[in-house]
Amino acid sequence: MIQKPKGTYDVYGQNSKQILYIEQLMKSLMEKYNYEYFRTPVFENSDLFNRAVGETTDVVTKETYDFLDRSERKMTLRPEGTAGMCRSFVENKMYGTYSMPVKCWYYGPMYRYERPQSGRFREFYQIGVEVFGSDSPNIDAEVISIPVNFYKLIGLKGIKVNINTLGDKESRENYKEALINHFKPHINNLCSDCQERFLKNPLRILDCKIDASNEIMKTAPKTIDYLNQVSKDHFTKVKEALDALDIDYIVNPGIVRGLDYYTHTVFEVEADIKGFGSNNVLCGGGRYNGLISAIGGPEISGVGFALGLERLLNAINAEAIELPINDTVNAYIIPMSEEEQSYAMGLTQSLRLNGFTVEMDYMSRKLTNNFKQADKLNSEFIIIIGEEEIKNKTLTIKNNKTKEEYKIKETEVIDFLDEFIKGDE
RNA sequence: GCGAUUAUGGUGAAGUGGUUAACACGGCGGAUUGUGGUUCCGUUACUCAAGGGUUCGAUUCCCUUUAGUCGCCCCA
Repeated sequence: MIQKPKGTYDVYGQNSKQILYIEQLMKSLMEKYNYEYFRTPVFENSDLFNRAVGETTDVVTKETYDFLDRSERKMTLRPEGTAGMCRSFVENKMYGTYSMPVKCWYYGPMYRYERPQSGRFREFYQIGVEVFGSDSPNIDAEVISIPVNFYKLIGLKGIKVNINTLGDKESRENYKEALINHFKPHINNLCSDCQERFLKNPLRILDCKIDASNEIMKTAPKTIDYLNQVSKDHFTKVKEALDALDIDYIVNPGIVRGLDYYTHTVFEVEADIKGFGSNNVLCGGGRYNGLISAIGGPEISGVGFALGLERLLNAINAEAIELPINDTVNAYIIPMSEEEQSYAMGLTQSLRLNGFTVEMDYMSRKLTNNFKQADKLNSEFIIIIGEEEIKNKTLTIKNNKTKEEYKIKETEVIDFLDEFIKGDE
């Protein structure tokens, strides 16, 4: 028996219905925000991720799926969406052909070679948004508002928005240096993970859970003190814009994000749900003003976020939210015997093409079992086709809710169903 | 990359070093050859993740592999 690769999953059943609903909801929300759907390849040249995500990050150093194609080109399955979107923006010279800002969204699978656990897979889906070419703090706020409103539309209650700023490049470097100076004398008092972080990414020490209560943490320099005026102003305006949008948030200096490209605003949306697992960050993002130029484009800024589909589904299920999923079939058609199957198929097709959701019996079930089947499918109507019906060009149609049965002319069936089903809505 | 834990049919599961691997649900068939969702009956695992070892004998004990679940790290 060949099994699916570790950390992947098949979609079917209830899960599949939820996913289709979420996709459709995001699509319609993005239409309203006027974001354009982009699709970029699932694999890219490895160099793109090395440069965009950062050569020292865990994501690039130990989590990518790399391969050589048949011409020995180094390829990587994308571990995140932003790099590809930026590449596309630059390669297609959208800074010349589109008017700014360029607002776009994407949806698709991402790949990271990690140990699977709750809310984490090796192939996972992200929905994300990028906005290129605007430095406006209002755009930061708009980007933050998208997942917030999306979760609201879905009906999630326990969500929490954390924001922070890393400042521009200059502020970020100054701060990093201050942190290093602060922790250096105490490095041996920190947990082993933090000692590792000290070398690789000192900013991450701030969100350590083990050392959280350590005095050294409490006295650590705050980003806010190392911001230059430009960075301060930007952050202030982002917060004002969030207030204007009526979005609740918490300024959390521990939010530093793991990918190298972030500058200024960074944010995470958490599932603040009882009994939810440890991978409770549903969405993360921020501004990345140096990224476009780093991959060979002009000095153009960007802001974006990505949300994890699997974690969203976890949250939906943890809160026991019933998505409005249509689980019914308009009509179930029962041919009494093999003789009537082809007639039934014709009728089934014609009803489907007229906009109804229709299923029929292909299994030559006994009538009894067919009625059971109709219930299982939540069929609103049952249409029985026998010798007599075909001879008289009439249909026996039963309303499965009221149990009333009608004999109607076959030419009238569409009007008949229309009346009932549209009246329902 | 590190650690914990699990692996029995379509599903949920019980069980034992040794003749037929419980039970429940579901599926299919019948009682009922054109009107059901109740009930009753029948049927549904030559096999206990895969491979190896110990043993007279293993689904049960040991090892390896694969996969699931959960945690660390990291991230969405």
